[in-house]
Amino acid sequence: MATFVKDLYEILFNTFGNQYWWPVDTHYHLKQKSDPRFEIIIGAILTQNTAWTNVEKALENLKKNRAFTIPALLCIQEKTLRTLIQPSGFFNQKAQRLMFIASYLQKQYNGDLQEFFSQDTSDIHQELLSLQGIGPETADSILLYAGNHPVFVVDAYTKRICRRLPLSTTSDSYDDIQHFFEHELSSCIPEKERIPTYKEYHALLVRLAKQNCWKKKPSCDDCPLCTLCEKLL
DNA sequence: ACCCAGGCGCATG
DNA sequence: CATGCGCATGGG
Repeated sequence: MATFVKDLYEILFNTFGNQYWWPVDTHYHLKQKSDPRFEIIIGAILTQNTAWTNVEKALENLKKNRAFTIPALLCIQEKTLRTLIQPSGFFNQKAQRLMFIASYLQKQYNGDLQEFFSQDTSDIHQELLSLQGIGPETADSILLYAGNHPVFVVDAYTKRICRRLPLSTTSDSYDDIQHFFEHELSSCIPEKERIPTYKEYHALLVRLAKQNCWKKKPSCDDCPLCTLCEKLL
């Protein structure tokens, strides 16, 4: 069992390759003198139960209107923000929540994300959870992809996949699944690889969930992943 | 016309 | 604790 989680990662990576999640336009942020980490925070909120293609449209609108910074969100009209992020759905609550998070970070950290993310991982986690509109997955996504903290992100896909894989030791709860992956991986990957592996692993699980042979049938005959699972069942 | 997406908060039993 | 519902858009 200990190596299965690692084997699965290898198979997924060899099958699907790098997923390039959350690519941020560094050039844009340099030019705008803005913090790419804030763009990831915005993206994490906007993508809640929403297709990423829709989020991209919203992000493009924000980019064109230079609304990727905390100061920009502090002075924007809520009505304007709603219009900009409209393609990502749930725009009323999302607009409100984005503005609140911007004002929170401004008040508590003077808008300094470096300072915010330099705190202890579990402290940041609790702090994020206390904000309206940020639940366990969004909090961990922000921690991992924006703050480079070592937390394994669990989403609906991850749970669904866990139910189908021979991972009977885990319950269905977020914390148990997260702990399972973190614990299994800790024994077989070097410390330095943890964060990049967590980032890629989560993206690969999402990629897997979209694979047809996983959606339709219990398993197919020819893909390497199903072959691995058959062997273990 | 339906179903779903890189969830969350709140109201019930 | 756990289930159900509203939130809203765009693509299959």
